Amino acid sequence: MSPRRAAGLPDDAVSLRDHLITAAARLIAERGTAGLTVRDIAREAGVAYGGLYNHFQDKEELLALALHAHVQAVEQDLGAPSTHGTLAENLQAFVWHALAVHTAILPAFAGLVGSPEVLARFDALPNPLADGRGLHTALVDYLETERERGEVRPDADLDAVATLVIGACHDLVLPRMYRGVREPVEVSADRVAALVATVLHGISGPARGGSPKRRTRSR
Amino acid sequence: MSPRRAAGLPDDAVSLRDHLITAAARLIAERGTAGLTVRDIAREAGVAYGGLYNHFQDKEELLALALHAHVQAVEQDLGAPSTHGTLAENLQAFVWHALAVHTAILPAFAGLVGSPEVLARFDALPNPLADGRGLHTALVDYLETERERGEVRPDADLDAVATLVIGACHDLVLPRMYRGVREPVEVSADRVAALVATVLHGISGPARGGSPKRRTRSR
DNA sequence: TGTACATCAGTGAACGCGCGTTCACTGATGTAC
DNA sequence: TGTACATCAGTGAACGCGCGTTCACTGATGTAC
Repeated sequence: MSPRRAAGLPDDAVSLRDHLITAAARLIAERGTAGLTVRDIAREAGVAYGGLYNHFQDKEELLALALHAHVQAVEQDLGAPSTHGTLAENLQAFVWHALAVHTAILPAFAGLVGSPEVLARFDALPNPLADGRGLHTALVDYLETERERGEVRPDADLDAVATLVIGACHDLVLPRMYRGVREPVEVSADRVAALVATVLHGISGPARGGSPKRRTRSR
Repeated sequence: MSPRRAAGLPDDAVSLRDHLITAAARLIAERGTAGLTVRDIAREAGVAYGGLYNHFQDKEELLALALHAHVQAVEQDLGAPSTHGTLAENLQAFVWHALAVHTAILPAFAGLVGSPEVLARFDALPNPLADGRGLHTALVDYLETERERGEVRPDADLDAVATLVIGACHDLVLPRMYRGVREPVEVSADRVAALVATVLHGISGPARGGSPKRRTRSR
């Protein structure tokens, strides 16, 4: 059935196709997608680059699959954030989780802004995060359970909370990306706690509930 | 003094250098930085591409300056968000402002992930947003004035608020970028209001201030 | 079991292309007389 | 004022390079006898 085996293919590898996807995902994890070439991927896999086209229509198909594999690998390494503590503890755990996910994933996506074809193919694959739900929906679902327990106010807008919390993670990760820094994000536990506390308790005050008066135009 | 004038240089243009920066910034506004070539820029400026190197050390210097000009132009077009309404109104105005800024700016930065040299040169220039402060500091400064007025609780973490609010704007804009969509973000006024209301009043409840009990491990 | 052959995934030199950059040349302007 | 010349930014053909992709060739494996 198989007339020849790739020289660099490990004995435990099932197929060259999967081996190439794994190798590409590993490179994406290390360097992102920007400047990634088919020769780089083949070298990482220990395999000739021409054979790539026996298994993928083009580079873009391989990249989309490798991106998917990378995101899956990131989540597998991290595990799901805990939901067994208090609401505040669980939200903090979610923030740490989302920070790690975005740190690992953003450089991969950002490098593909000029290749909408890859992103479109990735979009056609199932969402690899949180059992296909994605982080946003996963957080909304969790908050729903907390609302049923009475820990969250009935009139709270859970979608807004998810946007704020996940967005904050983006905001903490993005500036590093702008500067090309690849070290892990350094965020203090105090800062994470402050984010969660702000979402939980708000900042309005001290005249809680009083109708704020529109001030006259200054300057 | 000037031995020859570029054929396509408009009569009102001060220098070819500025003309090239403006043309590049215009292209960045239209298509982002991904796939932008020196020939594209010269064509947009109506000028030969070789002369570019009489005015810039290399493509990267021109891109960094054009990126800066683009960000400045975006802010100039938008104007500063109003601070003359209520706290909630002003925060909503800020969200609209940040959404517009990020929509216009993110594709430009994302396309440069593979060119840290350009980002480093951009970083060396003064921050073009909010009089050199950047959006984050501008929001913190504004919240400081509201805290002095008593509209914001004394113990509020203003840095956390800014991270949440600006982050939410990132979160609303980023997914479009992932998919290569270039149309303006469509966010409803209700959604913006919900974001601001969440930050202002929090979601914890209804047992306000009660110590939440750690629940026993489920599942 | 041993041998000759057919198969087809693997291989990498080679191709075509577009990029950033160079550089010999052009020609409008300022200057000398 | 008119003319010859020097200057140097502007011009774009050409260069070198690296990319994605192709394709004639290789060679390990399965099969026929």
